[in-house]
Amino acid sequence: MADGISRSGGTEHEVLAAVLQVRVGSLQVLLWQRAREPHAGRWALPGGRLRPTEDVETSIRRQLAEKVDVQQLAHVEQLAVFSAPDRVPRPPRVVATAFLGLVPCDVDPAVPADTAWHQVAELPPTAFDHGAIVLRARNRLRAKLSYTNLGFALAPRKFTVSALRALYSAALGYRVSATNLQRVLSRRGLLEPTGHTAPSGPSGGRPAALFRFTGKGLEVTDPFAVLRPPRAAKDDAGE
Amino acid sequence: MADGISRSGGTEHEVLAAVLQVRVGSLQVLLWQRAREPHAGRWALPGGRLRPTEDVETSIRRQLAEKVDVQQLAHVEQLAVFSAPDRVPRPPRVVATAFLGLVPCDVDPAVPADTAWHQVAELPPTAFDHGAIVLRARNRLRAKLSYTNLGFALAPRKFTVSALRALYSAALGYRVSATNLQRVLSRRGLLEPTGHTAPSGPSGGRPAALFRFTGKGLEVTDPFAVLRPPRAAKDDAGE
DNA sequence: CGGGTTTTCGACTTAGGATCGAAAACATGG
DNA sequence: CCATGTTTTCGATCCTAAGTCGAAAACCCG
Repeated sequence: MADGISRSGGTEHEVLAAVLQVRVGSLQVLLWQRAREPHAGRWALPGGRLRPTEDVETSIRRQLAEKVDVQQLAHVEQLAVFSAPDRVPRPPRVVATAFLGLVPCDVDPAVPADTAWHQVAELPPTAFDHGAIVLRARNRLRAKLSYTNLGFALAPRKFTVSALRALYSAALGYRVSATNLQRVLSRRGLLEPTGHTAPSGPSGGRPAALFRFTGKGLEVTDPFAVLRPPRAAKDDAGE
Repeated sequence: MADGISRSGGTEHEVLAAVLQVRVGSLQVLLWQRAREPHAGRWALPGGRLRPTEDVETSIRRQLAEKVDVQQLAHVEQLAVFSAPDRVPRPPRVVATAFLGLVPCDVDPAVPADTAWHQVAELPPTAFDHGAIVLRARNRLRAKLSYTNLGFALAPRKFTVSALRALYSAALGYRVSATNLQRVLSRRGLLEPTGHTAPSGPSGGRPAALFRFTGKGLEVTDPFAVLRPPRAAKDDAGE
């Protein structure tokens, strides 16, 4: 049976990350343009091969911090394994562990010359199966925005409700009501007023109050009822 | 940068599955007892090494169908990658893609002599990191029972509401109300009466109506509101 | 046919999301 | 300095859906 201890070889393992950020009102992903074959000229996700002494989480963080200057990732989580035998054209066969990474919208990390942000809704030609990975990342983000407080990873430390509304709208792809957003997040105990206000815009208007997310880690905000243990129990739930 | 095309070697890839089933009122997992070192005598998850021509989904299905007789899996999904460098004691290093498998409670697949079901709540000594994988699988199941119709994978094709209640209770680990369960699932359009009734038990009582799950695939049943696109949009959402 | 048992269904309560509109707070121009 | 326009904020209301309870229905048995 499964022994987990023997030799076959021929299978490489790489880690990839779809790093998402809301920029100028749209959800974008960090891609770099391949110079060499295969798929020269196409756009690929940052990442690289797994080293013998690191686990996949450590590896993707190293690759992102090292090759692309992205220290300020607010969140990183496993997405899925992509393992179609022909996902890279030539041998050796490469299995990829894909990650979702999120960057707050108030930073603009320096990136190498071959690297750029692209709208998720309008991807350039992508290398290998990276296009599919980006879509999976977007879907995961959208789902989790609804039932977790993952939004904190897209927002600056302090923000106005309307700025947050713009973030959610961009990530989700449809309009959201600022009123409702604030009330929902507040009642879940995720939103907290800082007491300060932002300067009002060039066309006047009431100055907006600044909020921050409360440090609640990454909790599932009450998935459903069906049967709720009176008021307790909440393991990782995770992905 | 990440090329995904070059050689390093030394990293194996295996697939593992935590196959869960509700048996005699408790959530159990399929394990086999290792005969050889390392970890001889401890209990391990079914699985094995990834072959060069198959993806991980294909591989885990093959291994389960081949080595342990489990054709009737109602559901299989990726769980996570486990990649701690020392997760298996001796080199070569082995990265594992773990799966969650679900078996309806009305079947009792034949298993080899070294294989048995164990209560998830009371695991025997497990090999490698397999204990942690089982817990992750249980948590994933619990979370998804709330906001998807994953319950269908634990239930027989036809069932009574009280049987379904027992299933949910066992899987979730706390009592659930039959009344509410039926109403919630019905309103979500997941439950459908067959028109038939089950024979009443030995102590009498009103005969229970038989239900079945409607074939709605594996949908996320309205995660949250925050902002709902009027009534549409629902990609994979996935994990 | 009455007592015990289990299921089923309706009614009510409670919680939380969706919507709307008025009031508050600021800037600008006359 | 006031009227106007703009943006945010907050309360009030509506509505959907989950949580709870209890009575009625449907069966068995003696």
